[in-house]
Amino acid sequence: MSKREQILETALELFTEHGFRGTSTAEISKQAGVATGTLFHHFKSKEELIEELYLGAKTDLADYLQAACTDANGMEEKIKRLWFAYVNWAISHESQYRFFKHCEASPYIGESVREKGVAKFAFFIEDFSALVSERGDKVSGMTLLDIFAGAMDGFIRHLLNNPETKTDKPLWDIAFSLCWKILG
Amino acid sequence: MSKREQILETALELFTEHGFRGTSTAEISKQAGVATGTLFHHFKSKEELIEELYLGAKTDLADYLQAACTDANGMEEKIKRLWFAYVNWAISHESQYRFFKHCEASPYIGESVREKGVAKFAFFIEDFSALVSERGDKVSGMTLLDIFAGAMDGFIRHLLNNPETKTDKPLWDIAFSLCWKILG
DNA sequence: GAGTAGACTGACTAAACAGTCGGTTTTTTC
DNA sequence: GAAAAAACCGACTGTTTAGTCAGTCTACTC
Repeated sequence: MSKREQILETALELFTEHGFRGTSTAEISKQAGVATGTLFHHFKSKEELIEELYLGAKTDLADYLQAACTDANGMEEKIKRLWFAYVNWAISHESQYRFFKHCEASPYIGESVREKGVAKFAFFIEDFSALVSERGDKVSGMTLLDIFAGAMDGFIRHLLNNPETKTDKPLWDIAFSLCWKILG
Repeated sequence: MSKREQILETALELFTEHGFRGTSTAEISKQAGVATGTLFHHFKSKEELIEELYLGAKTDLADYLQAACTDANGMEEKIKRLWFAYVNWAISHESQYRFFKHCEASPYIGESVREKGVAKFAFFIEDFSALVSERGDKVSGMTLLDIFAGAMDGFIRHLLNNPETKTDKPLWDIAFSLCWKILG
C-alpha cells in the first residue's frame, strides 16, 4: 500500500474515532508511519484530505449501488436491490458509513463539497422521483424519498448498535417489507 | 437574561454553525459579551458546557413530548401525538434539533453522557415496546422503533431542507400516515 | 552514470487554544 | 451599612495546532 493510501486509511479511522478537530495531522502522520511533511505533500491541507475521504466514500457507495441494480427488472425490484445493497454496504464498510454520517451532520464539510456528494446520487434520485410520479401520488418524490431513506438509515443504525443482528437475514427481509410499506 | 444563559445560547448557536472543536471558548465569550473567565466561572470546562447543552436540549424535548401525550386515549393516539409533537418541536427549535443530531453523530460526546440522554426517553421506549409486544409482532420493539424514528427524522430533514413546506399541515398528515404504515 | 522529477523527511514557526489567577465589582445577608 | 459571598474581569501561560521549508532519498530516463 502506498503512503498516500496509508494516510487516507489512518485518517478515516482516526476521524471516525475522534472527529475532525479531535484528530491532528501530526497524529495521522505518526500512526500512518510517515512524516508530517509527507501528508502535506499529498494533500495541500487538512481540509483537502477530508474532502477526498468524503467524496471517495460517496463515490464508492454510489458505484456499489449502481452495480447492484443495473440488470434489475422494473422499478420495484430496482428499489429492493438498492435497499439491500445500501444496508449491505453500510455494515460491511462500517467505518466508512459512520464517517459519512458524521460528515453529513458536521459543519466542517462545506456546502459546495456536500453538493458534489449529492450529485453522485442523482441517478438514484431521478429514478425514484420517476417511480413516484408514475404512481400519481399525492406526495412529492423527494418527500417520499426522505422518509424512505430515513427508515433505511434507522434500520442500519439498529444493526450497528446491535451487532448480533447484523447477519440475521430474515430480519433484513422483514425490515425491507416494513420500509416498502411506506411506498406501497 | 443572565450571563450564564447568554453563554449557553451563544454556545448553542456557534456549535451548530462551526462544530465543537471549530468553536473556541474565546469566541463564545466574545460573542456572548462576557470575559473568558466568566465562562469558566460557570462551567468548569468546555466539555461541561457541551454536556449541559446536550442534556438540556434532551430534557426540553422529553418534557415537551411527555406533556403532549399525557391525556391520550390508547396507544395509537399516543404515538400519533408524540409524532406530531416531535416534528413540531424540531421545526420550532431548529438549532436545538440540529445541535442534537450533531451530538448524536459526534465522537465529542462521551458514552456516559449519551446514556444519560437516552435515559430521558425511557418512558417512551417502554411504551413503544409494550405496544409492539401486545401486537405479537415477529420483529422486536427496538427494531421497529429504530425504523419508525428513522422515518420520522427523514421527514424532519425534508422539512428543514425545504422550509416552504414547514407549515404545510396536509403534508404532515400524509407523512404521518406513511410512517404509521410501518407499524400497521 | 549523469540528470531529473517526484516522494519523502522532521525540526521548525506563528497562531490559536483551553484554562488560570489575582484582583474588582455587584449582590446578598445580617 | 458592613461584611461576606458570588459574579465577573482580562491579561497571561504552557501546550497544541496546521502548515513550511531546505534539503535527502529513490526510481526512472537517455
